[in-house]
Amino acid sequence: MKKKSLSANATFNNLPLEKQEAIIHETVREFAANGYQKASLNTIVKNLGIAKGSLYQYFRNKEAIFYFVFEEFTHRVKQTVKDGTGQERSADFFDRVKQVMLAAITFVDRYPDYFQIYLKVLFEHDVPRREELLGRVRLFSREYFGPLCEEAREKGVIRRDIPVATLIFLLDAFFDRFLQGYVQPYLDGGLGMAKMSRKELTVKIDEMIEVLRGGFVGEEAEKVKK
Amino acid sequence: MKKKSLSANATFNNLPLEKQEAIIHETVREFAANGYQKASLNTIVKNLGIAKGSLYQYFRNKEAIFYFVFEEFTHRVKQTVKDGTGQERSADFFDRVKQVMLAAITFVDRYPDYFQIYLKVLFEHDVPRREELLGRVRLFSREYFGPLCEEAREKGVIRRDIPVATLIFLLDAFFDRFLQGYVQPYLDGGLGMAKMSRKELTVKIDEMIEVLRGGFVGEEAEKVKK
DNA sequence: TCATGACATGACCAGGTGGTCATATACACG
DNA sequence: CGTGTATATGACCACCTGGTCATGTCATGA
Repeated sequence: MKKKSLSANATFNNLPLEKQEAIIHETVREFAANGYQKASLNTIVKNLGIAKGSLYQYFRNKEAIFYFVFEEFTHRVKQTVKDGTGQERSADFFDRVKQVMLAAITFVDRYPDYFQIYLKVLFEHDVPRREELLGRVRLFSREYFGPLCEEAREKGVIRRDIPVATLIFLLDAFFDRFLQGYVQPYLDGGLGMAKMSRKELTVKIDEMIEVLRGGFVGEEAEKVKK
Repeated sequence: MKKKSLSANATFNNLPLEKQEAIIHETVREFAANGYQKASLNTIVKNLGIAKGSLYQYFRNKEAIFYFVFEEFTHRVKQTVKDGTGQERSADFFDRVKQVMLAAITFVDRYPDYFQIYLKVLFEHDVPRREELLGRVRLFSREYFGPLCEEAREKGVIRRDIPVATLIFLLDAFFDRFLQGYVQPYLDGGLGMAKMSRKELTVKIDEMIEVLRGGFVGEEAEKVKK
């Protein structure tokens, strides 16, 4: 399948793949490091050793460059999630939550800069077409967790006395912060997740999901009480 | 008690209180709207109707202005939390969590701009003295939730089969996202918390804390099973 | 050999930034 | 009144930004 993008000019698509990739790589790096507004096209062309005019023959303007990069991001996200959760589709609610988390970890390990860009967009208010871009990644909370919770609720796997929207919110909050903590050490509450091996990480995830399942009180403590 | 700040020059402290407050107000607004780097001193002085030179007689530079604002923020945070949780110090773990949440809501209602600044700092990497500033607000996860969890764990109120650090992480994740969702509607997962009355909000909080307590499975569902 | 068109270049532009400073003003005190 | 001091001012500076464009290079094909 050939690559084609509406946000890049034909000139860019005609470039040798090597050069395309170099440009993408440097551009992603710059946006990840500085967000949209502060990212400097001058820096990009300097690091690439090309003229600024060239960049403007590949893309209409800064916005188009960013848009192009974000398209790459969403594409990679969807691919990774599909790969990670597609096979051995476990029926258990909590197992599936775990699978999504592992897929997400895989993603941020593989494409840390892309994830940084996403985080930047989340908290930078004047990114062009921001709402549209973020909407595309909403798949986690609404498209994925939503049906998952609904189904589990109907089957009686999760409690029915709490509105499903509240459960989704909590799941999403937990999921999001988990990823953020993994990437931004100052958000992990001293857990040191950034430096964990995949194995240690899995243990932590299991712990957390166990708390999601049984709550802060836990079944053990509950039993003792009665 | 007189106000005194090391980050503001004497000239600023000598100013009539009215003027001081006007300057603080506009400065907070600008930083909240644009974060540190993109906040424009030109905009601030234009909106205030003062000369740029004046601003530089009140503060050494942009960094000092920001530092001053952040000091105001931490001061207000501590005050609000103290006011909200000080009286009727309930002994119950979950009640106390609830109290902190309500105090936090009170804070972001009263000082939305200050909270925006905090969020901006969280995700803007090149804020001067960023680590130091963020460290001061860490009181939630470490100084407050930490001892709270330890104590509850010893009393047997919360489960002992999960490391306390993990519990704190989850509590912090939930707490943080709850506040962010309250302030940034696109993060609330369609719950519409931004527009809730204090009463409705309390109901939601109760729901969430109930999930924290009993987990996604819940005690009802659990009972039925057995 | 020459013409065409795709691609590369960097000087240049207008507009914005944080920061400076010589000068003007206002007010208190003798 | 005159003098000294604290405050106010805005033109100005160097630097950086995204964006433009006239000019140059070069491979292709006739």
